[in-house]
Amino acid sequence: MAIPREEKFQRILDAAIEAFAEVGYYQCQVSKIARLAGVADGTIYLYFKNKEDILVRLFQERMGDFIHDIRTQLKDCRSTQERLKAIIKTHFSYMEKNRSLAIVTQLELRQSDIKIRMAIGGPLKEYFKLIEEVIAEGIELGEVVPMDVRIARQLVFGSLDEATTDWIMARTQRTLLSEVDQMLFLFAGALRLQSKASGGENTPDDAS
Amino acid sequence: MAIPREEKFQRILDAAIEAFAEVGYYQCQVSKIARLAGVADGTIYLYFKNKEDILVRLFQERMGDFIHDIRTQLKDCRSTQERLKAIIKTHFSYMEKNRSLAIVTQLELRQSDIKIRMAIGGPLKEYFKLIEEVIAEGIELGEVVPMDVRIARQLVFGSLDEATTDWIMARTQRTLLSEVDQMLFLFAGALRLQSKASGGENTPDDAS
Amino acid sequence: MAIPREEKFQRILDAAIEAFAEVGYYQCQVSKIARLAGVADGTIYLYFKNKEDILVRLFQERMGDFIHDIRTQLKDCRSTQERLKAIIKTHFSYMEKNRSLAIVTQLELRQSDIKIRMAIGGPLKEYFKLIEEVIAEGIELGEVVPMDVRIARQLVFGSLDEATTDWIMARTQRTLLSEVDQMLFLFAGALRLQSKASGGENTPDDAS
Amino acid sequence: MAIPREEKFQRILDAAIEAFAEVGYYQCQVSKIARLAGVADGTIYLYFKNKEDILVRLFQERMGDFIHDIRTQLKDCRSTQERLKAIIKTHFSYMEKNRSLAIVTQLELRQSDIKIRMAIGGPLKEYFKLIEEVIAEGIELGEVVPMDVRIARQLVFGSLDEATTDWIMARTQRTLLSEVDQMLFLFAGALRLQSKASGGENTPDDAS
DNA sequence: AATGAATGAGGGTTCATTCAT
DNA sequence: CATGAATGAACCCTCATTCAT
Repeated sequence: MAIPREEKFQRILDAAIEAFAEVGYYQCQVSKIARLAGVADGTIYLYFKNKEDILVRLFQERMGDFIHDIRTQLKDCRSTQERLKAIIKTHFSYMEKNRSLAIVTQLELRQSDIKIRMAIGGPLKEYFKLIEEVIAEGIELGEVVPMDVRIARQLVFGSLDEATTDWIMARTQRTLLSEVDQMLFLFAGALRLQSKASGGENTPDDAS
Repeated sequence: MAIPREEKFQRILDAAIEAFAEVGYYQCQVSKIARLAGVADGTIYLYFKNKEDILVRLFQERMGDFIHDIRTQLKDCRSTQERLKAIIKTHFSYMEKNRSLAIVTQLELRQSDIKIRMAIGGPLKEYFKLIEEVIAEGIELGEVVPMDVRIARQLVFGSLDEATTDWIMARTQRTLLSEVDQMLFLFAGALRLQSKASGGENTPDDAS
Repeated sequence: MAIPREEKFQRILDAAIEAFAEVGYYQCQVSKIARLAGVADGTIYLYFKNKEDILVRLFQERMGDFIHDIRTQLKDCRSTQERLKAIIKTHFSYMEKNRSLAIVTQLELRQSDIKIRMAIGGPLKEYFKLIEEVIAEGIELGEVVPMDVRIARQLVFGSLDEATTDWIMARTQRTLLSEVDQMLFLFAGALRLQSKASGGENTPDDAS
Repeated sequence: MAIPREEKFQRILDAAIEAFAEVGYYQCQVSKIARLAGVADGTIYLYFKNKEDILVRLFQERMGDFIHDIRTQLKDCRSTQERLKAIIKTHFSYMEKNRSLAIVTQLELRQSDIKIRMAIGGPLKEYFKLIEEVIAEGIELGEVVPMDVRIARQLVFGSLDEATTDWIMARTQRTLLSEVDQMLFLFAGALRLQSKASGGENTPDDAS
């Protein structure tokens, strides 16, 4: 019985993630992806237009999942604090579960190559919009002090992103998830978060 | 009169920054750098061991300047708030004055290529240390709530870095420097900054 | 029907022999070999590690054949005189049949490049050993006056080699094989060869 | 006081011999010769037309000396045996005294590069002619059995040449000169040398 | 005459992509 | 669909030669 088309497509994507994570997009040879995927070099081109297409589809597929995950988590949240925590937790747990993908994200997200950025830009902007919506909603609800949502989003995303990069570079056993509460504490302070329920001050220890 | 050796070295570095910024390190041809620098291809190799050496020396030279600039600015600061503001201002103004270098930084800083990271890592770690020192000193002075300085540094650096990336990507006329006060306001909140002098609450508008 | 892998390997080797013979190893471009072999430049590298590997394998393959040929001829010889004649004949006829290879041999055999000499040295030493064995056996059999076999080998190999070089340089129609008997006459004299059967004196004309 | 022009010319030639001997003509960089000669790269071109010219002039100068040396030695010889011995001794002692030049000779003498061969060919042919003259004279004098002088010369030169190559490759302390008598013994046998004075048989031990 | 920084053509090698099987 | 041998354009780097000083 032949492997279904979809499965082989995913196998190649997974192989590409591993390969890109290890040596970066430009340094990675198509034949390496083929080897990791257990297919012939030529087979790659039955599923992808060219090397760049692999990277593009990779982001579309996997970032799409990620955004979808977060949106799902956000549905059950009742306050900005809960929503921020959901974002941090999902971001960190996703990166932790997909370390190689995380590496590729941190790496290639920055590519200045126009064509590549265009392709990656979509899902990322979607994520930015999501974060900004949460902040804007917080302001509307009076839970967040009025401020420039773009700059606030830069702080939120930049911090999560940098924490992830740090974690990748460190190569230690330290988990990202262990930092959720501390990151939330910082965000809460930055946004002057007022929990409607408690109204109390946030401290590093009661942030959960 | 011949161009002094040092000047030609700098000319090549500047050309490399432009070239790397435009297409990225791996996509950039040595001949492109030579053309931009107004020298022959072979001349490059009188000043640099190889292509990689250009990137490495570039970071060593220019990041060194950057760190030195910040340290100089910090000397005149009398509070953590002033120190944070100095970091933000210097970071933003340096990136704004060296847009191409900023692009290269955002781009290649993430490279997973071991050799490249080793070379870049030094100056960057120096910067991280500097930020962490400011935060730690703030805690000692009682101006910052006790917290994990590493995570706080991730927030500070990550936010500055993301703001810079955003600015690069936007390609608008908007200046980075116009965001200094708003970024400082966010940092002040995240760190629960207590200005010894006023002791009052920080607001988006009085952050200057 | 595709050309078998082995055949293409040999086609490239043959092309390399022609190319090296014409301009020498260092002056020869890989693309020239490719053109002569009727393959693309890159194809060379599917069969050989690099340019040097072509030269090395060339000697291993073809010198191996040569040594094997001589050993085969020696089996049917019943006297030192016959053995010497077999060596001269096989040496000359092989070089004559493989003029280009002969040129490469005369040329690159002398290379001082360590790596190349290491590769070529093997088969050549094998040939030296073979000649010395024949002389040593002749001494044991009482057919050759006791002497330093190394120096005698230098005379035998040196003379054959020089005759070959002469023939290559001359570019005339004169054949090498026509000199077999005269060369044998000289060797016989140098070694004071005693033909057990006749015991008579050798002359230039009865050397056959 | 400036170094006289002629001396600097010789310094460069000597440096070239060392350099060519070490890595071969094509592998040798002009800058290496300049360094060894203690002059600037550009200075080379004040004395030589180009790199090839260095090699050509080198052979013309030094081989000329060599031939001249041998001709001088031959003047005092009274028999073919003495003349052969003079050739062997002078050849070996010259190579031993000029090991690097010997290496270059063994190496580049074989170059098939037309232009180079043309230049080197002259002095070498002169040497061949000299050897052939000695043999022809020996035949005329009745000291050498009538034979093809070209082939006899191939044996003489080939043996000397191979002995030299062997010595170069061996890199041992063994001297070439220690082999003079044994080589003469072999030549005497090959040529059926009849010493008019003694008329006796030559043996390995009385060859002096 | 001497220098040595600068030049730029040239070549070995890689690797994304194709296509005959 | 799948293969993987073959392709050949592209690129980093070397080094013989030049020339302004």
